Amino acid sequence: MASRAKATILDIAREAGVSKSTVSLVLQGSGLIRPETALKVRKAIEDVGYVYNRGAANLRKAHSNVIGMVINDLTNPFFAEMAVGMERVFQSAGIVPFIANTAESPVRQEEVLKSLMEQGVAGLVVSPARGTAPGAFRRLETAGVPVVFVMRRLPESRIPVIAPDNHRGAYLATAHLIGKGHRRLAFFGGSPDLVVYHERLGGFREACEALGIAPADRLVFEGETSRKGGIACLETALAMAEPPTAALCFNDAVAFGVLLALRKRGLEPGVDFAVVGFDDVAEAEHYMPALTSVSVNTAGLGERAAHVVLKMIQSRTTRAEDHIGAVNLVVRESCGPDRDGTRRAGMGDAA
Amino acid sequence: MASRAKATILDIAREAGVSKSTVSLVLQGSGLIRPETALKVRKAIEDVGYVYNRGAANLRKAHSNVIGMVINDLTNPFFAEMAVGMERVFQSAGIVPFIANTAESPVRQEEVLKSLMEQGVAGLVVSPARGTAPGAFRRLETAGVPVVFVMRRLPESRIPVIAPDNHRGAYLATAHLIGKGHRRLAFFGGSPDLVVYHERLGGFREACEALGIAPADRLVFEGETSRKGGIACLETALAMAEPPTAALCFNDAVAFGVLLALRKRGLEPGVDFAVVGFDDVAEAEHYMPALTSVSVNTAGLGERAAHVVLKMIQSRTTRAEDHIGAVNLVVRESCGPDRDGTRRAGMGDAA
DNA sequence: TGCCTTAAATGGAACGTTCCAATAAATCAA
DNA sequence: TTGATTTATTGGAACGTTCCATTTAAGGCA
Repeated sequence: MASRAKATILDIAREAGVSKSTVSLVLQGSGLIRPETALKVRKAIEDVGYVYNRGAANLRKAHSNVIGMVINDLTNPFFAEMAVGMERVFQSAGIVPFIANTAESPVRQEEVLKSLMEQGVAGLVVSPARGTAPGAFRRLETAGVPVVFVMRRLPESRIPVIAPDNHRGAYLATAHLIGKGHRRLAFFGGSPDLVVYHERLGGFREACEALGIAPADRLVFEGETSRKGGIACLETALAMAEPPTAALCFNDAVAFGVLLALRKRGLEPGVDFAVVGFDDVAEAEHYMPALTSVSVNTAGLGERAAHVVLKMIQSRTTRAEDHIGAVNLVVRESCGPDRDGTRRAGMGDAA
Repeated sequence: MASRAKATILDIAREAGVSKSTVSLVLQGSGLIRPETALKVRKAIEDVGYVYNRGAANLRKAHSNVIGMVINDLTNPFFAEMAVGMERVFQSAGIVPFIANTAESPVRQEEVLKSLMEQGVAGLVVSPARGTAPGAFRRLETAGVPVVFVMRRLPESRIPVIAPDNHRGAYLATAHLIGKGHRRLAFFGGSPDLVVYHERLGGFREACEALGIAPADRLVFEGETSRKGGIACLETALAMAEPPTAALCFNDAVAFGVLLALRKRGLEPGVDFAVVGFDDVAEAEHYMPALTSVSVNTAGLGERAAHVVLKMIQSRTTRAEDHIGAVNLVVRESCGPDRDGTRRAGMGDAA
């Protein structure tokens, strides 16, 4: 069905009674063509149902204008928000980025990167999968493809990074908890294979140190960075002889899990146990109770990353400066209503 | 920095002391090559850091093995889940799909489709943007590119559709509400520019009809298909002289909004007002209260769609059968605990 | 009129692959 | 040995663009 053997630039040249070069010029919007000729050509394009073959074009000009966004987990609203931020700027630059999901698998990531390279991408914004090997991006580097990391970084790598100030965010959040009168604190979720983990945990520790929390009163529970992980962390924490009374969570997903688990145990979040999240995803504001969280300006960082890669492509360099985004703590309900050392007794501890 | 002027098949042919044809054969895993030769070639590839140019290859063989997934809203966890389902099957077919987001904008969608065509996609799975014009996919059709719609359909189109049985889902949910003793029902959220809306609303109406709810007692409130939309619907519904006591929501996002708004008003979801969602996103199970919702097997439909497009590509056809997926109601807490006509009075109507 | 300049359009080579037809080498049958 | 067959390898044309160097057409000026 439909016109077989897809039309080429030559077909439309014949149709319009001009040369293929003229058609090419029109396609590129060159001003050298007489307007009426251009019109004639455009009409022919329409009539024939011609579709431009970017592969053939790239063969000649090696200037692909395809940009890839490699995301570690599209299911996670946090990364989805970030992706949308990036898209916004690519769109206004007239570029359609291709998104690929690695589902947190380094193997899958390798496939994805390979495919993207074969496609001839002009640049890449990557949020690397957990457990990415140090050399995973060497291919890209030697090929001279601009790459920027966003949100996550690799242990040792020269690739520019756009990320929030995790250390400071964790510090702020921890200080808030301590200010609320908590003296035995936990850090919930995450694991050391993520650089971000060390940064956030570092901020937590430094705040404890600075504000007089004894090392024995800083509890860290590794776990999945998901709701499930949060539930698990809370369970094991509360099973301790002397459980913590508050937790800074690795991210909001963990925090939501904690909130859930508290409810399930008949405990009142914010009253019986304070929790603060990290990332401030859209849902945090609408949760019950609304989650106190460290806002990192997710979409903004995405936009920034997109801008950086665009600039790198334009100036044909593979280097750029890191960017550490400002963070701030947005206080909602999950750490209790007031800050007067005497924590309210829950109004009945039944559900 | 690094090896300039990227290597081609010829460079590696020279390096390995064979002809370009041999290299090409190796690249394609042809069995015609002596194993030792193949090895030599592969080593050269590694040494030189060669990257395959798929564009050049497609020029000759027109067999792109690129598949696109065009999603209307990646921020929506529902569509993200679906996308992940599709990815799973593409991955196991050795294909890296490119995902593109249209952000529910027909204009953006057009750009995306154009770009994908230029890239020479072999096939497309599309969840069309709301308000897509009837002719938006003509280009693809005349080009003979296999396309399948997933979740959403266009008013009149020959493109195969993979979607849940919306009508039946809505019927089931409505019947459940009526079984719980509700006699004045609302349908919350959505708008008529979506075919899905008509299907779900149709199921709602049919159930009301069949189970003896008078037309005057069926209230429909259009609104955004988001949390915000749900909040708005509830507000205007409760402002009525004789408000409904239960609502079927267009999707889970709307339902979450309703739950939220109820809480904010000091009403107990499930007790003072029953709500059932649609789609059964992962979060429904973990919400407070857990949301009763129509499960559509999101990821499964995604997988199905992926399979269909794969088969279409393989058999070079542009037609396939529609597939209507089974649905079922999963009952949780948001419609109250028991079904004995006498609805429990809330235990105190304060929050 | 003839010459110069500018504007518009064009032919051809090149890009990196695939695939066909052809060759070369090795094996086999007689 | 010769011819046929099989196994490995190879050169060349083609794919649909871009871009450079040219050509052609149209004015402008003396």
